[in-house]
Amino acid sequence: MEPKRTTVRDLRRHNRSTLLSKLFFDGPLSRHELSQLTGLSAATVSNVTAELVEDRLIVEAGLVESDGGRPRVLLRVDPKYAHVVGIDVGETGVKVELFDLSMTRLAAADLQLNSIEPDPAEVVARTAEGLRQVIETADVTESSVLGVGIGVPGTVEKGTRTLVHAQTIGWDAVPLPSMLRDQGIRLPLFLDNGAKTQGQAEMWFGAGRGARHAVIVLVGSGVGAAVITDGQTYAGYSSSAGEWGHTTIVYGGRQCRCGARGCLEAYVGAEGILDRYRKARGGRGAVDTDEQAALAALVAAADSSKIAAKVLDDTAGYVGAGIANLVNLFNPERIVIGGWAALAMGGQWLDVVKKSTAEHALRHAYEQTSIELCQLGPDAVAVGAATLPVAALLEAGGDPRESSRSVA
Amino acid sequence: MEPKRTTVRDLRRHNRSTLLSKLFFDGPLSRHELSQLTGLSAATVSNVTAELVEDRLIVEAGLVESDGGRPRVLLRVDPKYAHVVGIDVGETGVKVELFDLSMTRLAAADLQLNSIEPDPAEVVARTAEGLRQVIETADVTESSVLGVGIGVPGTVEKGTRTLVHAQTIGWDAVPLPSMLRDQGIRLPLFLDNGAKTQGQAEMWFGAGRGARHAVIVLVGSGVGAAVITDGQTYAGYSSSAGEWGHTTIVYGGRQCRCGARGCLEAYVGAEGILDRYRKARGGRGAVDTDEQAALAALVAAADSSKIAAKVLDDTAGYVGAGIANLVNLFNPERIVIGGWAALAMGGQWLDVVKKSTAEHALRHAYEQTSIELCQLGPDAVAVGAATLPVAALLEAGGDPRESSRSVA
DNA sequence: CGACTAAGTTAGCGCCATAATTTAACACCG
DNA sequence: CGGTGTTAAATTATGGCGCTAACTTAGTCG
Repeated sequence: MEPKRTTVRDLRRHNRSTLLSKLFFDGPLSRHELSQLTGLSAATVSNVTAELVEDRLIVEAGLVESDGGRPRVLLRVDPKYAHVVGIDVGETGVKVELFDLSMTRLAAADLQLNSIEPDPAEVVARTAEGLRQVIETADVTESSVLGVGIGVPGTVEKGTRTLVHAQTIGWDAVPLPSMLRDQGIRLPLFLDNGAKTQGQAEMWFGAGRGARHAVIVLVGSGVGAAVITDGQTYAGYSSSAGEWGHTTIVYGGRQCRCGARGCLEAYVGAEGILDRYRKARGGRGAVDTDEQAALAALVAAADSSKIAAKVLDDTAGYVGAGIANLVNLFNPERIVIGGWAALAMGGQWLDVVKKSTAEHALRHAYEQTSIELCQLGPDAVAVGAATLPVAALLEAGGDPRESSRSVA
Repeated sequence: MEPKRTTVRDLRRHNRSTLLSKLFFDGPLSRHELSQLTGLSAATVSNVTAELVEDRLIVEAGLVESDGGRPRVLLRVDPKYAHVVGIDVGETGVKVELFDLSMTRLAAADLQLNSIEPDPAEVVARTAEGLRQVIETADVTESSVLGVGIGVPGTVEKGTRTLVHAQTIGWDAVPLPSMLRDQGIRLPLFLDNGAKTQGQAEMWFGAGRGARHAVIVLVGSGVGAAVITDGQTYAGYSSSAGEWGHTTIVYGGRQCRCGARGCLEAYVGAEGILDRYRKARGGRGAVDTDEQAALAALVAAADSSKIAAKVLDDTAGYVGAGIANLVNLFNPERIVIGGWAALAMGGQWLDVVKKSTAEHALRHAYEQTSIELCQLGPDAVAVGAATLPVAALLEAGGDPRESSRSVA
């Protein structure tokens, strides 16, 4: 019940954070522009930017000529100030990428997992291995790495020990961070759900830019969503909000792998789509081993096969109804659709989804919402994970590691 | 894109707000307790409270003897500092209530609406009438009324003109506040959706106390919800978030009055329940005119009639699945169930709802959530509406009307 | 080459929170 | 019955921060 801090010179930190964030997102800016954009006085901007320059967080980036008057000096975040690592822990492999502060990728490593149901110990070993690889490849010192963001399948519970729960792959309370510590990793770690990191990436660099209320939905093998409320990824009470895939869309309907009936994922997850296709063709044939190839075949067949076309149309109908639920509950200004299955089904499929959404959502809320495809590729989870330490930097208005501050 | 203010001496206001809120919610407190609870220094507490006392917002409320030491002086918000009015605009009538700052009801007025589909002009006339009545009955001056909160059916769009949209009763962009101004009402007006004001009331004084992430669901003639995220009622991009009643629960299912198919409301709204009961009995009988009486009869029949019992059980199943969707998406720490229909179906019906929720929600999120019945009666909408001006007072740390401040 | 214009910096001021100190009230103990 | 210890409130001293306003710098145009 003590919601707010004691607010003393945290005010200064807040202003540092505001300016730093503005520079990070809106490219090089002059002090004058910063003053106008943030509402801070010119004096304060000068004062704070001087401090940021001294801390090497930002650097001057050239002049802009003016039509009379002193030319403005542009400032920007120094890409070389630090590096960040983003890791995508998937069900089949671990992807590790290293970026500078302008989010330019300097190195990447892709490590396969042997087991089908990923074993935590194996994941940890591969992660540590990949981490060492990218640091070596990019030839950076470990101390220059601000932090390591990790997107994991399942929900992340933050407490005294950070635990990962992933009901569908059999992870129950896996203490991933402390396991990585045991492997000799000393860098600051930032964990979050993979769908949420991907959503974060779309919000910062993709189709979500500029929106304050958005939902990024992901349709792939699993079905999930990242909800952004007021510019922040919404986590809920125990960080497991946004489990869109397991909301009930057909009461009493198909059995889902989570144990319930009628979940959205049971209909529009890749497995659900393929299974409905199989049943529509009379139930012959084995379960597909390569979902992506099988779905591509289904999409290709839709041109000639009425059955395949109907399966895709039904899928769009379900997805649209599911999105309508999000529209009614969250009233976002934007919905971004991602995930490999959604991308595979393509643009005109999206039109059917939109139509179904319009039919199922309340008119007022629907009219406020735009529905778009995601803009980022398969690296989005890793990129989004890498934004986690950057977000911490921006929020603190400087490197959280150093607390001693020298004033200009 | 300029999210934060210029933050100068707004810091002072913030501290005033913190202290005032603490005193409002947690009863009489000594300065020392305030210091501990808020984290502010004793000096600051003394300083700020002196100001608040001078502004007549708070008063001393007796001493508490101590076991050695100076006795602590208790402070509390002065209930007589100002009054607030809460208005519940329903589909059948307008309820107006006047409170002091301790939320003690001083006067109430209940005005019926003649038309079935409430005409905005009639609503405005009755509202103005009721407002004058309660001010006269309670014998308070108009200038002592801090503001008037109004809970309306439908969504409230805040812009240059505040507009009310209520698709189900045919209101489209009704400018209720300016219509009230035309009736000579000069008091500050605060509009919000009735479900949200009721939710606010439960959060402040009912089953939601202490929770930061909660959903208050309402099952009555209509079905709605108020979502509280991080202590704040979540509004979304255009204030129409939380439309739980029109989320799809049975894809392709029953026709709903909103035009879509398979909405939750079509199954568990009073009309939906009664219609399912009618169909289960063979479709005989006319549509009920008094829903509340008809539902009471259905509940009474459930003891002897298997058909009636099944209708109630099915209802609990649908509601449970709907709540599970909320649990999966919002991950709240508490769900509060209200609305006259839910109350009519009673406590053991709630157990069936919980069972269904457990079956449909993900285990981790479900375990973090408690499900409870609401604690407030039929006045909750009006009480919640009255909290709106109070919330404005608390947030501003003082009367927003007076800006000139004198320091002690 | 000097006046004009715009960007950025320096100086002065007020405000606010913290920490240390003082004042106040009461209980216990000898 | 007065001294001493304890606890709480009030007061004073100190330092930080951001705003306003004046000033300096650096170009361009006539």
